[in-house]
This record gives sequence, structure tokens and C-alpha cells, in this order.
Amino acid sequence: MSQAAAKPGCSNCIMRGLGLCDVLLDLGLDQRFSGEQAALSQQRRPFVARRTIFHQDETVDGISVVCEGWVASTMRLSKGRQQVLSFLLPGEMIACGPLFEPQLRVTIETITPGCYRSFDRMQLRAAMSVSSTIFERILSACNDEKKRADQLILDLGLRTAPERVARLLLDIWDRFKKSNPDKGNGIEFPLRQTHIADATSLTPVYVSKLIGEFHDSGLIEISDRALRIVDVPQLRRLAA
Amino acid sequence: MSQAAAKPGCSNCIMRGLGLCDVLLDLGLDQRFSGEQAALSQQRRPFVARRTIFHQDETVDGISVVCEGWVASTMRLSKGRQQVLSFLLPGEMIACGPLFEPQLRVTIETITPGCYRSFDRMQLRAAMSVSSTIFERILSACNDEKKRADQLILDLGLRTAPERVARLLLDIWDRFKKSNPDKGNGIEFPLRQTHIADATSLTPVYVSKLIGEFHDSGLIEISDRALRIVDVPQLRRLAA
DNA sequence: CGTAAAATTGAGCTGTCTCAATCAATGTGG
DNA sequence: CCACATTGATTGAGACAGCTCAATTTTACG
Repeated sequence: MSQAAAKPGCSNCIMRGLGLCDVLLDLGLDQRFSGEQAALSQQRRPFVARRTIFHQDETVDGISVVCEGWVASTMRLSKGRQQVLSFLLPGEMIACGPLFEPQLRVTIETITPGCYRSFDRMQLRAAMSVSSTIFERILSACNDEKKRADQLILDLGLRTAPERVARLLLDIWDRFKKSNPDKGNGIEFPLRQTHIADATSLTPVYVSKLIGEFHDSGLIEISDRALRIVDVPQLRRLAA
Repeated sequence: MSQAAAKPGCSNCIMRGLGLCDVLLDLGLDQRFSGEQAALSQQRRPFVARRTIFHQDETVDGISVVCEGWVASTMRLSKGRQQVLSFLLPGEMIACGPLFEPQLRVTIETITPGCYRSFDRMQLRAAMSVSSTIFERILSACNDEKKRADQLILDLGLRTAPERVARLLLDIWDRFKKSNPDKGNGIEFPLRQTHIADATSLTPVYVSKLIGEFHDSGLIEISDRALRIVDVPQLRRLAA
């Protein structure tokens, strides 16, 4: 709600080439959608670590994109544990669902501090029907979300615990590397082992053991909120 | 490609109120999309039971809808078991993925004999940009597919074996009842226990035990390719 | 610096799987 | 229409992947 229009572009998103966030921000300045500048209005909202910023029961009127920091998209079962659907890195849309119906079906929890931007659903849909670029872009983001869900189904349904953990680490590794190509040989890794447990549907205790084994086999190193995959090929082999 | 235009409507779909298939067939006759009748061309293709009609590696140029019979949408892992993503009943779209990219990512296997119709992707997308009805309709089908995937993630990640089986039975029960409101107190149930096993990520042996227990507790009856849930509330309780 | 949160380690347990044998159902050719 | 072949369902015994509980150590944070 603050420093919106002056210089557009979403710091981290820019590093991801043309991240969705940038496309949308650019769109906000596109003359087609209105006579004035910020036709596709949006609000920038900062968040701190370890907070629930959206709850699965609430209805929302905006489509949000992470700009900085890590957040987790999760689903909660009434009295039990929760399942992490995915960890969202800067530039990624928080959930496609609200495009089609107001009820957000996922709970969004922040992991690190950061910020997100919310775009008005109706404006966005209007934009989709005018710009084929934005249409493609948004639907492709939805499609990606679906592909990830399908992969998670395969992980949970068909793969063993070590495979799941290895795949999660590699997935994050690859995604981070893709959006930050140059940064050294380790990546930022703010996840706690409980996050990994919730994402792989294992217990924190068992995750600890597996991570320990990976470490002892010289496959990975985690320290100081950073991850380094020492032997990528071997870990990939292990990930089946 | 045969008896298309004469009398539109897709037998079973009609029973589901305005199933997607009907919407699309109607659309084929809608004058807006062309000067002539069958603007949204489609082909009707029959299939026999127990066949793979699409493989996950192939690329397709059509969006298909089941018209009669049961089929399963599955994902296969190179050397292992397969995971059933969902069982599709008449009137349901086979996969949304191809709307966005040519690669079908799921394998489609028939369970019973039946038929499906394929609509041309490009024509469909064109139709989406012209008709807001079709736009809504299709995206809502995609959204439903995503919702189901999310539910499956919850099932596989967080629920026990009995819960998963109970939920699968109830899900099919509810869906079938909804599209066939009047039909007696049992439903058609062509699934083998291996289908249930592949959908719940359990072994056929264990599924057999659970189904046996459900039966012995007076919850369900399965015989002669038909399912009757005797004590719906109790089974729902069990499904958590 | 003290307190809370996260990670590690070990011991024992259990839900679900594997293997294997048997039985029932379904489909096929003569 | 029947004998056989194939596929699916059931049952039991034993195994193991991953869980629970609990205690301890390490790390993060106000």
C-alpha cells in the first residue's frame, strides 16, 4: 500500500527473468487497461517470519504473489497435522484457486520475513480477457501449480521416505538455482526440519535421521540456514 | 466422427444436468462460432474395457470428455506401481492439462466399455475467448480437477488406510448419486480392488482386508459389480 | 544470558507390506 | 455349453519402514 507506482518491478522477481509479479506490475502500467497509470492496482504487504497470513477458511478478493521471502502453502486437517503443498519462492503466485472462486482453500504461512503483493481478482480477470499475454501467463501458472500437485501425489503415494526427502531438497535446489543462477555453491535454506516433515508427510524425528544419513554420506551439508548439495548426481540417483 | 450433428447431447451427460460434454456439444451448434453448424467439431470414440486409451508420454491435440463408462486417470512411475489420480464418471473432462500444453501427463485407462468425445484444443481455446460461459465452464472444470488433486494429497499424506478407503467409496458414491439421483439404493461399481489399491496407495491385499472389515461391520455391501453403502453416516464418521 | 525452539539419539512399537497359498469369478475356445 | 485358463479376492504368517515416546543436546532469540 506504500511505495507502489514510482518505480515498478518487484526486486526479487526481476531476478527471475520475467516473473509473474513483474508481468502483473508491468500490466498495471499498461495503458490499455485504463487511461491512467496504475490500472491493475495492487498492494504491497510486508510480513514477518512464522505467521499465518491467510487461512484456508477465509475468502479473499485478491490474487497474491510472493515478492520476497519464503512462504509455505499448506492444508490443515481439523485436529491433526498439516500437509505442506509447496514452498513458495519469490516470484511465485500464492494460489490460483481464488481466480475461480473466492474461497482460498489453503493456509499460507510465512517462513522468513518478506513481502507479497495482492492483485484484485476482478481486475485480473478483466485483464486476462483483454491481454492474451496475461491470459497465457496466468493459466500457465495455474497449470504449473497443478503439475506440482500431481508430482506431490506421486511422491506421497509411490515413493519411500529417503526418496521424498531427496526430491524435496533437489526441487528447492533447482528452483532456487534457476532464479539465482550466480550465487555461490550453496543456497539459502530457511526451512526447519518440521517443514520438511510436513511437506514429505514424515515425522520430524525421521526426517532428522534421514538428513543425518545424507550428511554422513557426503551428499549434502546444511548449516547456518544454508544448503549445499555436495553430490548432486548421487542425490538424484537416490531420488529415483 | 459419425453421428455428430443430427441430435446433439451426450446420453449420460444429459443425466448430469448440464454436463460439460453437453455444454460443448451445444456450443458446437452455436451460431456464434461460425456460419455453419458444427463449429466446435468433435469426434465420438467408443472404447472397450481395460485398455489404455492415452499414454502419459504422448502429445494430444484434443480435449476429451467421458460420455459413457468409467475410466481411470493414472500416473505411472518408470518401474513401479501406478497412482490413480481419479476415476472419471460420464460427463467429466479427462484432463485439463492439454488445454495449456500438448503433453498429456496422465495415462488414461478404461475400466468399463464406453465412449468419449474429443474436442479440438485450438477451437476450444478460441471458443473460450468468445464465450464467457464456456470460459467459466472450462476453468471451473480445471479448478475442480485441482481441488481433487489437493484432496488426494491430503488423503495420501495425512490419513490412515481405512480412512482413505472409506473416503474413496464415499466420494464415488456421492458423485454417482449426484448424476444418477433416482437409481435404487445401490450404485454401479466396476472397480476391482487393485483399482482401489492404486487410488489409495495401498496394496491389494490390505484393501481386501479393509473392505472385508467394512463388510463385516455392516457398513457396505459389494457384489455383482455394485456397491451399496449400508450405513452412510457411520462410514462418513470412519472417513474422518 | 536465559529461555524457548529445534535437532539428535535410542528403544520399542505398529500399520502396512510381502510372500505364498487357496479359492472364487470371469472369460475363452472347442 | 462346458472345461480350462486367467484374473481377482481372501487368508495367514512374518517382516520392516516409519512412528511414538522420551531424554538430551544444540541452536535461535528476546
